[in-house]
Amino acid sequence: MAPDRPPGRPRSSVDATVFAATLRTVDELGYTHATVDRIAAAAGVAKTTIYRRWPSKGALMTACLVDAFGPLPLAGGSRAEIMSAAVRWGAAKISEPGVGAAFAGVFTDAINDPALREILSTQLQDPYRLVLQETLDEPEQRVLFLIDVVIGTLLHRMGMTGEPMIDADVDALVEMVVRALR
Amino acid sequence: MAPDRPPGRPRSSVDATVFAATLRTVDELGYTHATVDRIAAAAGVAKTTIYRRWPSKGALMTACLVDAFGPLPLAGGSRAEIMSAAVRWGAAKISEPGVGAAFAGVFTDAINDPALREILSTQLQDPYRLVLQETLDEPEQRVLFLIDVVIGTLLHRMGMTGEPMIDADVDALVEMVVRALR
DNA sequence: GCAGTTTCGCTACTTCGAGTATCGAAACCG
DNA sequence: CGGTTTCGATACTCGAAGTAGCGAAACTGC
Repeated sequence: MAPDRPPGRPRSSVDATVFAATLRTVDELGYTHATVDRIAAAAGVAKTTIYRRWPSKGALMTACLVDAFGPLPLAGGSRAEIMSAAVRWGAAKISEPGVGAAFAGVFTDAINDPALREILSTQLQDPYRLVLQETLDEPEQRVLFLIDVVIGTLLHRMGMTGEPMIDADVDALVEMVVRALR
Repeated sequence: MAPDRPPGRPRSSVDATVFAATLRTVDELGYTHATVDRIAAAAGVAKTTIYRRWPSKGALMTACLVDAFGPLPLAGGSRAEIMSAAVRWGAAKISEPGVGAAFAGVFTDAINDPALREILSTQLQDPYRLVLQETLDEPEQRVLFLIDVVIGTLLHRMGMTGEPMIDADVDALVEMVVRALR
């Protein structure tokens, strides 16, 4: 059951470096101006190395977001408490430097790119949706709607102001969603 | 007080034709693939004519949306009734062919383009926000948040499915927002 | 009619970023 | 050492936004 390393030169372990460079570049220049060339330069890596690991800029961004978000923390409690924690966790993560801009960018790239939409769905969105759906014991349609509300609100705000939401708005969003749950 | 027409050849009255061609093209091909070349061809107009009237693709899209949305209908009633009508109006408009995709596209273009953001704000968003703010007699911060929720939710759904929201979700959204108003 | 001014369509161009191709050098295995 | 794969570097294709230049057309005022 050894890992059975494949033949040839092993890949250098620069994934984390590239992810960090990606978020940093997006934070500094915005999604559009964060070109793959610049990201590669910021990571000290050749552009070809990036394209060897991820098939497109959107795929790179998606992988970067998956890495940045990590697993959804589920600390038990009532359904309202779970939901509340999830919303606050999402708001906090999306406010980290570069994350919100990367999310908004890859999301809208995906609108006109079916292949990227597939990647985004399966790698980033479906996992969280399924966990929430099971944990809250809500029908799929309902969870999808609530995710629309939470992510949509956060992204719309980020896109407009470029700043994270103020605490009062996060509180209001939590209250709205928790209320809608009953 | 005659209009005092400026000298030179007057502009042909093709604005409406261009707007129609824009929405049709966006509906058929999506925002990204609705190039200015294609839109011009669909409208039977030269590309230079479009750039003589609107400074960028985003500006054209914004003007097109301003035209498509028209004035916010305000049929009196209680604050809840006004809000409810506004949300349903927005949901209906954004579901018209091409409108949602154009909105999402111009919105995300604006994230990385300050000039376009200015155009989008002053020509499309501020007018509606100010009317709502005055009509509902709510503080600016509150109205901004509620707009984030409504538009964000609608755009996120459109981007994911490409389809308008189902009635049940619109109802749920209306209820959430109206509740948050009290 | 004619001079002045502006818009029209057309074609060609510049610019920039995503993604591809090629190639010699380097890193691993047996 | 031979086979295989990754690495960095450079050069390339392609598509779309936006620009430049031009002759023709449409209007005004004289």
